[in-house]
Amino acid sequence: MTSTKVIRLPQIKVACSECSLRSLCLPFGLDGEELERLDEIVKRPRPLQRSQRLYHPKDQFRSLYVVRSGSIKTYTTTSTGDQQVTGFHLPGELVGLDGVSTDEYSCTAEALETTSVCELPFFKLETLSGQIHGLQRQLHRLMSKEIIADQQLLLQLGKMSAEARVAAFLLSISARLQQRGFSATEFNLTMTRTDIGNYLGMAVETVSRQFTNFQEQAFIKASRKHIEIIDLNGIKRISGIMPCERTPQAKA
Amino acid sequence: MTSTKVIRLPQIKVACSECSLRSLCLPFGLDGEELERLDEIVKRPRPLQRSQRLYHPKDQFRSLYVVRSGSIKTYTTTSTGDQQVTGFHLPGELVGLDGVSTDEYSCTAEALETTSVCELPFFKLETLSGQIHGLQRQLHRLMSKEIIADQQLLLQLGKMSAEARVAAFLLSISARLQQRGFSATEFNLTMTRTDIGNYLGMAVETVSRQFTNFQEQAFIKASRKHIEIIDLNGIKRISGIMPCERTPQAKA
DNA sequence: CGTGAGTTTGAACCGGATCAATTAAGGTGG
DNA sequence: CCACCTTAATTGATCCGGTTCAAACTCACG
Repeated sequence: MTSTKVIRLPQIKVACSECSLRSLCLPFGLDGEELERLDEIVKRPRPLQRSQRLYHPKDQFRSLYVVRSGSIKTYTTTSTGDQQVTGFHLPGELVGLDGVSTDEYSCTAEALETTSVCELPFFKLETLSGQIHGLQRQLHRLMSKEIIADQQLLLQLGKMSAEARVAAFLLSISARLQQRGFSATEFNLTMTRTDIGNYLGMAVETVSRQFTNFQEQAFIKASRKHIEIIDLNGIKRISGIMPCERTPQAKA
Repeated sequence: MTSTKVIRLPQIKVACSECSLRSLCLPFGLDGEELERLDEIVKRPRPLQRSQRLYHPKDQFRSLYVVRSGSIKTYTTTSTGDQQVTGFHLPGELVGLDGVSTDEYSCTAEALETTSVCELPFFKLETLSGQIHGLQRQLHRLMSKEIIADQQLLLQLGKMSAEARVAAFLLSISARLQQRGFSATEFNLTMTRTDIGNYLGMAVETVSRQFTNFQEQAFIKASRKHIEIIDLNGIKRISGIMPCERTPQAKA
C-alpha cells in the first residue's frame, strides 16, 4: 500500500500480518511479535512475468518461495531434453522444496503468468523456527502437506482412466483455489493443455478430448483457459470411477 | 546387544551411535553429546511380524518411524474398499510423514516381513531439533528427500510403458538397498506382485509378464520373491526408454 | 499331501497414443 | 488497424500396449 516507487503492484509491500493468505501460510498460529520477526526475514522480490524463472536446476538452494498471486509450474528436463512437469503452484503454496534435501534445486520453477512470491531464506527460517515453536510446527505441516497432497494425486492418477484423471485434476485445482478464497467453480487454467497432459501423463489430444467430453455431458463450460464447472458433483463422480465402468482396477 | 530378555533380535537395543544406518538417518552430522540426547527420545518397540500394522488411518499422529530392518508398505483404502499402495519403505527410510500435516495418519503402515523400527515421538523431535541445529537440518533433509524421491518416481511412471515402469521400480529398490549397504544386484522383493502392480498402476498380469520378459532378455533372474539382476545397465536402458520405441512421450 | 494364496500364461478387446490436418488466438510489424 | 505468423487447441482415423477374463501352475504351510 505504501509504495515508494511510481508503479508497483499494490500488494508488494504487504506484511504477513496483512496478507490474505496468512492463515494458509507460515504465519498461521503466530502472535504479533512472532509475526514481526518472521516478516523481517521475508523478502518480497519484484513480480515475475510470464515464463520468467524463479530458479533452475543446479542453482544453489537458499530459499523457499510462497506464491502470493499468479501461478508457477515446476518441471525437470530429461536427458533427452524434454520436459517433465512436476507440479503447479497456486497462491499460498510452497515452491522450492525440491532443493531442501540436496542443497540445490532439482527443477525449474517458471511463472505461468505475472506472479508475485514471498521469498523465505531457508536457513534464516530454520534458525527462527528453532526459536518459535509454532513456526516450526507450521513449517513442518506445510512441507509435508505440499508434498503429500501431490503424491496422493499422482498415486491415484496411476490407476485412473484419462477421463477420471482430467476430472481429478480439475477438482484438485478447484479445491485448492477455493481454500484460498477463490471461486471453486470458475477459474482460469493458466497452464497449457500440453502442460496438463505432460503432468497427467497423457497426450494433449486426450486432454482436449476430455474437456470436450465434459462439455458434452454438461459438467463444465470451457473456453480455452477459462473454465466454469457446472456440475461439480458430476466431476467428482467421474474422478472416483474406474475405467471401463467395470471392475475397480485397484485390487484388494 | 545387551538384551535383558531371553530371545530378542540382537539389534533391538542398539543406540543411534552404534547403528549402521546412522549416516542415512537423523544422527547424521551430530556429535556425541547431541547423539545422546537424540537417543533419549528414540523408542525401539518390539519388532512387527508380517502383516502387523504400525498405524492406521485416523490414528492420532504422534511419531515418525524409521525402518531399522525389514520392510513396510503403506496404503490407503478407498471408499470402495480396495487398497491403494502408496509406498514401500526400506531400512533407513521414514514412515509416518503422512500424519504430519493433519495430526492424524492418513494411511495404513503394514510390515511386509518381520520388521523392526525406531519410533521418534514427533513433538519431542521438534523440540529437540529446535535446540540442535544439525538435527533440524537433517530432519528437513530427510522429510523432503523421502517425499521428493517418491514423487519423482511417480511422476516418471506416468509417462512410461509398463516395461519401463517395472524396470524403474527394480532400479529404485536396487539403488535404495545399495545405499544402505545391501547388494544392488541380489535381493528379495518382500511385496507381492499384486502390491507392485497396485503401486505402479498396472495389472498384476502385466507385472508378471514384465518379469518374464526381463528374464527372457537375460536382464534378471527371478524366482518368486528372489531377484538377481544380471545386467543392471540393460535395466537402466529400458527404464529410460519410452514406449513403442518411437517418439518420446514427454513433449518439449 | 491337500488347500489356497500368489504367480504365470494365453486370448480377445478396448482405451488412449500417434499421426495428420484444421481451426482459433495472440503477437508483431508494416 | 489489419494482414501475417506462430503457437495452442481441437477433431478425425488408425493402431498398439495393456487390461480383462479365464485357466493352469507352484509354492508355503498346516
